[in-house]
Amino acid sequence: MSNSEIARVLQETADLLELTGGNPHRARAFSRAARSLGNLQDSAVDRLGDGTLTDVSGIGEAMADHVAEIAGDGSFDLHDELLSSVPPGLMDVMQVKGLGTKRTRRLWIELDVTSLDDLEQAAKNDQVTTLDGFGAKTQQNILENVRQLRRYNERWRLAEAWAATEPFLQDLRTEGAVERAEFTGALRRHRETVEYAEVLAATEQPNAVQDWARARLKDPTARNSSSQIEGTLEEGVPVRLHLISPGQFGTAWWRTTGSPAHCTAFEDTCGAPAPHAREEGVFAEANLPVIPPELREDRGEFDLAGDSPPALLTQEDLHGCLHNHSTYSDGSNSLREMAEAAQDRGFSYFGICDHSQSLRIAEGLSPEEVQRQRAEVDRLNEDFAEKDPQFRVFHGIESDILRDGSLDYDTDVLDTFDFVVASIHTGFNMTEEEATQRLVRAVENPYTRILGHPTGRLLLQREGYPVDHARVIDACAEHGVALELNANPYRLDLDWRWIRRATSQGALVSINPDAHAAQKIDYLRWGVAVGRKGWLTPDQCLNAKSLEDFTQWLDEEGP
DNA sequence: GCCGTTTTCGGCCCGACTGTTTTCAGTCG
Repeated sequence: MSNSEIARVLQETADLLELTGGNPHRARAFSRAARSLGNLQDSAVDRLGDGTLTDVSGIGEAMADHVAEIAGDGSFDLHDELLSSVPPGLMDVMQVKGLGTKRTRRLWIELDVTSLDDLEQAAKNDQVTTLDGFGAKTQQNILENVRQLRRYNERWRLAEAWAATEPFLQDLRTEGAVERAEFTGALRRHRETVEYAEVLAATEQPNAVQDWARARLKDPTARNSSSQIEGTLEEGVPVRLHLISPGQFGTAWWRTTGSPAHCTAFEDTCGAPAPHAREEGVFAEANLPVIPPELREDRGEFDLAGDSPPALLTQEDLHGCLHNHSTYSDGSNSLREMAEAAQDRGFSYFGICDHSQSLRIAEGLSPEEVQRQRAEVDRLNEDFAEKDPQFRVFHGIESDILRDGSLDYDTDVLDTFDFVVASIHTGFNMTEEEATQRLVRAVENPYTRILGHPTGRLLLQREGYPVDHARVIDACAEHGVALELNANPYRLDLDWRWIRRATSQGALVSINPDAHAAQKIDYLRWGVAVGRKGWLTPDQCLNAKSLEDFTQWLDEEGP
């Protein structure tokens, strides 16, 4: 059982304790343990084995026992007891933005709200405002946020859908009746969120594959006679499996990959493609270069005509890994561990960008801590210079952009960093004009080198602040500031739809993992996936620069 | 339930923001 699965049970226990009126400090202990486990490098189960789990901060003897029990059978006594004492739908109610454990509990006890449907009905019937402390505005927000939650619940983040579907695809490939199987649909196009996963399999025996899928999926349903079967993976991700004879695989792969807009535009000019075994045949027949699947959105990919498509960025093109956190702020690995993890992955430079002083919750660095960290970066670089002169650590900071658009340190502190990533973390409730001005002012600051997660969105969790992307991008281009494409699968922000605007203006895009733990450096994969979707090429990507070129970029464009 | 200690209990991340109040509770990051 993975750390994150164990952490989920512990976090749910924390919520249940508060919902049922338990000791809030005890609840927080569960919450803290869950977070510790989520960020833990090595396997909690392994640590149970060698008795070192209690060395992890926030995990004592009792918590370690709970973890052992969860690792064994997926849950533990306290969790089961609490879960059976609340209505099953109540956990959904608590997912509504603005409803924490306290308000959810009152809605449950005082209005008998036990599901999203109940909540929506109570708000529509004007019952919510009858509770002390709940006004008209709160009731209105509840209605809107229930609708938003329902929309979110219908979709899956790219990385989650991919991870859930991959084992299914691997197993499918080992099936005797299957000649070939591939991802297709929105997943293959690297959409940031998808409604369902799609897989295409080539087979001469569709019925045998259907039987296999029926046994493998929850709630399987056949569609279009025997050419499609739908069902749900264990993780809850809906999957649609298309079956096609090997001779027609290529054309079917093209069509199921979509997007519908791409296929329609294709057929309007080139006609419907004949059956092909290989997808290349579809494009050859139309005298088109093979258009990479990520680009098939009818957003200019046909303008390529006879030209070969752009050589899109690959993970191998990345030489640097900028914007990472350490235990100096809210990361879970030391600066040295983080740098070494980057080195192990073959990067030639690493940027440490812990949080700045005003972000207290994330233990943002005081000017004194900045100085201390600078000294450690210098020591690390001396060490690396001996062992691996081709590797270097850069001292950066993720500086908060304050409400007025200024950065979070005086210039004498800002002067000591190798580079500054400027990001907004507070005060999201802005008009588009306010947000845009705040960002543009930060971009105009000569110390800013990268604009961090430009909209602050969390996919399927929170809309970002509204931003006039064009103005912000143009300001970045003008001031030599790179735009971050934050590779955290919950962010993928800059949105891919704006990447071509940025690159066409000459602004660089920096694909940053925003890693709060060593293994999360691997988030870069999703940043690359979405960067490709925005037509990003290596020369347009800041951290695809060599160590030498990156150093030069810092020197040339710096304050 | 964890942790640290002036060590076996007492306190527990902290400030901003929102919507409700009329001084604050709840939520969020």
